[in-house]
Amino acid sequence: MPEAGLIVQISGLLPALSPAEQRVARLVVADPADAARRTITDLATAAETSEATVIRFCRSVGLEGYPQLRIRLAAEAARRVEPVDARVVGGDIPPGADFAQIIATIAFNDARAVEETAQQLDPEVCEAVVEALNAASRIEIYGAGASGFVASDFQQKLHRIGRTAYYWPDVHSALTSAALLGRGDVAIGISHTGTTGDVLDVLEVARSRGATTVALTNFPRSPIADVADHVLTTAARETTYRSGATASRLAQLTVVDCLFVGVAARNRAKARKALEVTAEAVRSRRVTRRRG
Amino acid sequence: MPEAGLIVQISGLLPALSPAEQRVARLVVADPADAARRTITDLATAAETSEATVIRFCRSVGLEGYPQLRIRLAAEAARRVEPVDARVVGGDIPPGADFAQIIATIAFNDARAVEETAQQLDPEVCEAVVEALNAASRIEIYGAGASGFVASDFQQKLHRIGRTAYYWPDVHSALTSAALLGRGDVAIGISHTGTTGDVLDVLEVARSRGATTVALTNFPRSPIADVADHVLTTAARETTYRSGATASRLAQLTVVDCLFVGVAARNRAKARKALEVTAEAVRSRRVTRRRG
DNA sequence: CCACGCATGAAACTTACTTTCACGCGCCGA
DNA sequence: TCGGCGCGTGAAAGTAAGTTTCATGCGTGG
Repeated sequence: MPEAGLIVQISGLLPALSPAEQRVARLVVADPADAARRTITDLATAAETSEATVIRFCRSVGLEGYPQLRIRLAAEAARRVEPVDARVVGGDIPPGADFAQIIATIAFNDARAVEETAQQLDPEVCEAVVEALNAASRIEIYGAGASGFVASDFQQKLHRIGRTAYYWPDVHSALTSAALLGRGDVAIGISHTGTTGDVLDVLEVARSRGATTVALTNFPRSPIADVADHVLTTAARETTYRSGATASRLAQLTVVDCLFVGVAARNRAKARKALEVTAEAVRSRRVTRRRG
Repeated sequence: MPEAGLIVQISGLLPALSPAEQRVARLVVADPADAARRTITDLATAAETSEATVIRFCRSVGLEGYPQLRIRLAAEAARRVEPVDARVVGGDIPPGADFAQIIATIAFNDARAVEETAQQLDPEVCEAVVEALNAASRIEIYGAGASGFVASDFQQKLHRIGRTAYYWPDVHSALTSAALLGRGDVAIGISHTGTTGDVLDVLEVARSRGATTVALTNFPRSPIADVADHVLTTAARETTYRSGATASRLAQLTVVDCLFVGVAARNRAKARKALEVTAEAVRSRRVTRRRG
């Protein structure tokens, strides 16, 4: 399990690192294979810092020392070659890209985000969250902007299998509702950056009421972690141009889905029944053949 | 060229090596990953020889020194590991599944849906749609239930880069608005099954007004195709249990993202500017450090 | 039986990595 | 505004890893 996604892990930790360490991190992420070839002095020079900082960086990402970093980087770099045409991959969309390229690039990034998220997702934390969700008499989910879609999606899913779940698009309603939570209830905050003030506020209120708080973010060391009992992380390295952060959204949805399945699995019969009933409810709105 | 098959090369050279070097070689070939983890002294001891011999071995196989060997070994070892555990994959979640299994299964399905969608997505249709979107003075997007999230997401994206786009959660508003479309405008209907009555109705109205209609569905031969000028398909094979159809949602989002990038790419400067402006607008809501 | 060459490990040496420590900068409280 | 406190940082000292050198010993051919 400590094998998974070092590069991804580094990108996630990046904002939490000190400036000098960030310079090192960026070099490493930009070209892992190259970094693996360099000696510590060499890398330090390239990052315009001292060897000491490079070692600190290694420790920051949970490694013993520099040789370990080199080896892990070499391994990762080797793994990540192949499937797709590397020219397009792992970066911004080049200006002259034709549509086939665009599709390949986006799909690659998206699929990667999903896979890497799964790799680094901690099953034990998931289990704890599912446990809490199962025990909760009320579940509240918060998310602003793009993360709001995910929050809403989760709410809908839980509702469909008969759990009491709310999503409040608006901060004031959210705060009011959070204030009414109690011990045993669960509040989930979704924020890609982990710095969305509104979401933090709501989680804080929920926590003060004794509710179990859960954060879903790309950056495990961001402020949202401080107000959460459980932190679940996604692993999306967004490219600059890709506005809406679709990759991160997909990663979030994947995590939400895992939680959902976990909850549903606790009571398969009941959940299955509920799903069938709700599916039946919309069936009348389906058309089976073309109309005149 | 010198990259390929170090292990293989070593096995080939093995008979030509001196006895002590052969002991080293055998250890290395037997478990490259393990060897990569060892220090030179460590490996020498394991091979019952001296460090000097290990170095000689490195030179014998054409490498500069021991660190290079370690790195190459780590890279090779990584390459030969199978990506995913195939046992869990490709089906419903088994009843006794533990969380790691659940995660692996879901992520695999999700990633697969994204990749396969990309594979079968027709770049020419995409291009045509993008063309239409660019030319449109107004864009309307429809989707019910889960597909509504995707529709809403698309609307938000287009809006962010300054295109006039609407999403109507409610059928009546949608019908009214569709009736006001004209030639050159674009109406997009999103429906996983392709049988969602409401969405069909709206597309039909839009089409009758002369608007270009686009369908996004998993089933190219479903009723929605009959009311659409362009059909874009996702490729999600849902497993039965997986309610909310997350995989299909991810596939839809991926397609939407491709279209979005296509539209944005037509006018990079303007789009980038718009994205920056909108990002700036929410910046004040970000917190950078933990609060008391 | 000696001499030569080759494989080998011990030890010297060099380089790479790691730790320690002190400086300086920014932030908080007075 | 000032003092001090803590953190990030690099210089330098210290340690460990890797590399070279060299002497030994063994086998082989003269």
